[in-house]
Amino acid sequence: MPTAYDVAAKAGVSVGTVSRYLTGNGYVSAAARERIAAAISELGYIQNRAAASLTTKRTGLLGFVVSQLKNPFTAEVASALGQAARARGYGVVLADSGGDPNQAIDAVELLRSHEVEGLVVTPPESPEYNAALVAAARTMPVVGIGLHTTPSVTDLVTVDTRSGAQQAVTYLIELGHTRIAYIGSSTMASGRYQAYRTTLEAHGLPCDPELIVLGSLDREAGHQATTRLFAQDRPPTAVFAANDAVALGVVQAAHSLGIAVPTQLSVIGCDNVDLAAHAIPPLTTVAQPMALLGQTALELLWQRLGPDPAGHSPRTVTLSCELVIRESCAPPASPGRPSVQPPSERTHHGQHAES
Amino acid sequence: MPTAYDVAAKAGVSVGTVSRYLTGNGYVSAAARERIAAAISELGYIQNRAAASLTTKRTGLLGFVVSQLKNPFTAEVASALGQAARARGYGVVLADSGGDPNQAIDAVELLRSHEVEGLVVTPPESPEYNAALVAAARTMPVVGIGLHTTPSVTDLVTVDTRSGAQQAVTYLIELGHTRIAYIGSSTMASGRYQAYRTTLEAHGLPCDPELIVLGSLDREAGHQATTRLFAQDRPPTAVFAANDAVALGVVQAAHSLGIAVPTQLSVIGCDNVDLAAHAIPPLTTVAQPMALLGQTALELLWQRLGPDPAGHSPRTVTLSCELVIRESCAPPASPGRPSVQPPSERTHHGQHAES
DNA sequence: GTTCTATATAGAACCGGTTACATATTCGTT
DNA sequence: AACGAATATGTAACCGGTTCTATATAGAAC
Repeated sequence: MPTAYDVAAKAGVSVGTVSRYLTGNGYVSAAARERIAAAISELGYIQNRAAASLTTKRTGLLGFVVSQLKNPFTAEVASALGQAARARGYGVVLADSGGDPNQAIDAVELLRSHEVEGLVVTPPESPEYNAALVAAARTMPVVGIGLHTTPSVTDLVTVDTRSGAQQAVTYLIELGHTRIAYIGSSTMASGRYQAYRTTLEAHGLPCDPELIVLGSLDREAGHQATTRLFAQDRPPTAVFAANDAVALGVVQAAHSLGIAVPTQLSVIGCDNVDLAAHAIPPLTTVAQPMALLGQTALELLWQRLGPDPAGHSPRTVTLSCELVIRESCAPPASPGRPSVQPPSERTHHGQHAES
Repeated sequence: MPTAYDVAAKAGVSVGTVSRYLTGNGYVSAAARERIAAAISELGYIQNRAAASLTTKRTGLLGFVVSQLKNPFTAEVASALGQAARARGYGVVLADSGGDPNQAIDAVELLRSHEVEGLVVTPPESPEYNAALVAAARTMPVVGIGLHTTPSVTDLVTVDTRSGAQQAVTYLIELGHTRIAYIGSSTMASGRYQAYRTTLEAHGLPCDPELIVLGSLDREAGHQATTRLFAQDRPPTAVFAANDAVALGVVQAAHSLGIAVPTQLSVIGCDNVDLAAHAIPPLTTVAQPMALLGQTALELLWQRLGPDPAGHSPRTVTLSCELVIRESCAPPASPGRPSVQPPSERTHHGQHAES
C-alpha cells in the first residue's frame, strides 16, 4: 500500500504538501496539485482514514445498532441511512443485536472502540443497554429511531402513527362511509385506536362499540373479528385494521363470507408490508416513512457533527405516515350509487413536524 | 477520552506495559495486570483501534457491499454476517449500492479508505464494478455471495438451488405422489426445472409434458397454471412451484376450484419468503440458507485473514437448500388411504459441500 | 527599491497506540 | 557463588497521516 510519503516522493514535494492537497486546508500551487494528482492515480494511492483520524478526530464512521435487521422495516431504514451517510463520505458500521440487550451493549463498545463519530439506535430493550447508550451519549451524539416514549438520548426521530390512522379514517369518511369498524389492540397501537375514535368524533360520527373489536394483531385475529362483525345486524361498510396482517385476515374472511372487497367492504391496513401491494385486491394502507426515517436520523446526527454541535438542545422529529391508496377501498355500496373503481396506486405524502 | 498513557499513569506503569496488557503479547506481572484493569475501568478507557491499526495493520473492520438491503434475503445474510463478525471482535461496514454500480464502486473505495481487512460482496452488476472488485482483491480477500457463475474474486459461496428442488421433488415422491406438476420458468430457475426432471427420471417416473407449465414467476401465473392443469383429464396430485409466489397462486386457485390443500393437492414452493409460513395452509417450501450464507462468507474471509492466507487457492463453497416442511403436502388421496396430517414444522438440514 | 501581504513549501511535532530493544529482576542449576 | 533462562518493565522508534511553525518567493503598494 502506497503512503502519502510515496506520493510526495513521486510528485517531488513534501508530505505536508500532499496532506494539504488531500484535506484542502492551506495553499497548494497549481503545478504541485497537478503532479500530486498524477502521482496518486499512478500509485493507486488511497488515503488511510484511520491514520488521519488520529489527528483530525474524525473517523468518517457512524454506528447503527439495530435489534432485528431481518425486520423489513429496519432493513429499509438501514438502507436509507447508509446511503445518506455515504453521500456525505461517511461509512456506517452496522451492528445487529438480534434482540439481545447484551449483544447490543457489546456492539456499542465495539463501535466506540472504532471511534465512530455518532450512533443511531433502535429502541433499547433493557435498562442496562439504555445505560450504555446514556454513557455513550456523553462522548458522541446518539440519535434514536422508533417509538421511544422517553428520549434518553441526544435526539430522536419517531413516527406519528396517530396521524396516519387519522388519514386513513378520514379517507374512509370522505369516501362516504359512516359505519367504520376498528380491529386491533388498544394497547400497543393505542395511538391508532385513539386516532380512530377522535377522527370519527371530529366528523360528527358516532363511535359504535359494536364496531370495535380489540384483540391481538395477527391475521387470525382479523379473520375472527370480521366473522363476528358480520354476524351482527348492521355490519360495517369499512374496516380500519391496526396493521396489515389483520387487514389481510379481514380480506380473507370477507372472501370466505362471500363479501366482495372493495365493492361491499372497504379495508384499510397499517404498515405497508411488502405483501400488502401483492394481496388481492392490493391493500390500501398507512405506510411508515421508512426511508425518511433513516435519512432524518442521519440528518440529525449530521447537524450534531457540524460546527455547532451543542447549539441546540435535544430534539424530537416526528414524521407523518403516508396513506398508500391501492384498491381495497371504495365508496359504500349503499343507495343506488354504483361502485367506482378507485384510481391505481398513488400516495398522500406526509410532511414532518418538529417539536 | 482517556488514552493508554492516562491508564499507564494511573496504574503507575509505562505505556508499553499497558499495551502488552491489552494485546496479550509479552509479559505483564499479576500485580501490574490488576492495577491496569482497575485504572481502565475507573477511567472508562476504550482502546482506540484506529490508532492500533497503524502498527498492527488490522483495523478490525470488514466491508459488506450489497445491491439491495431491502431484499429480505440480503438483510438476513447481512444480519448473520454481522453477528458472526462481531463474535470475532470485528465490525462490519455495510454499504448498500441500491443496485447502482457506480455507487457500488464508490462504496468499495470508501471501504478501502477505511482499511477494511476484507470484503464480502453480492454479485457485481457491471463490468466496471467487477473491475473494481478485482483491483480490491489484489489488496485484500474478497468473498462473493450469491449466484455468480464466474468467480472473479478470492472466494465464493453460493447456493445449490438444484439440490433444493431435488429434495422437494423427492419428498413428494416419497409421500407417494406420481403425478407431480412443475409450474415456473425454464430459464431463470432453470436449475429447479432441470432438477425436477432429473429427479423424476431418477425415480423411474415419467415426465409428462402435460404436467409442466412454463411461464412467469408470480402469483397470477400460479393461479392460471393451476386452472389449466385441472382442466385436464388426469390432473396432478402434487405441484412443485418454482417459487413461493407461484405456490401461493396455486393454493389460491385450488381454493377457488374447491380442491383441498393438502388433502387433494400437495403444494411445495421455493424461497421460504416470510409470507409462506403464514399462508393457509402454511406452505412447505425450499428455503435458502440465508443465515448460513452469511456465516460461511465470514468463515471464508476469516480463514484468509488467518496466519495462512495464501495457503489455499480460490475456493467455492456451495450450500444446500433446506426443505422446510409445513402443512401444504400430504400423501395422495388416491386408493383408500386416509390423508394423514403431516407433522408440524420441522426442517431437513442441508449440509455443505466444497469444491 | 523597500516594505507589506498573499502564496507556497519544507520540516518537525504530534495523534494513540504497538513493538523491538535494552535493562533489570527473579529463580533454578550446577 | 556464578550463570543462564524466564519474567517484567521502561524507553524510544514507528505506523500514516495532519497541522503548526518557520522560511521563501512573488507580486502589489508606496
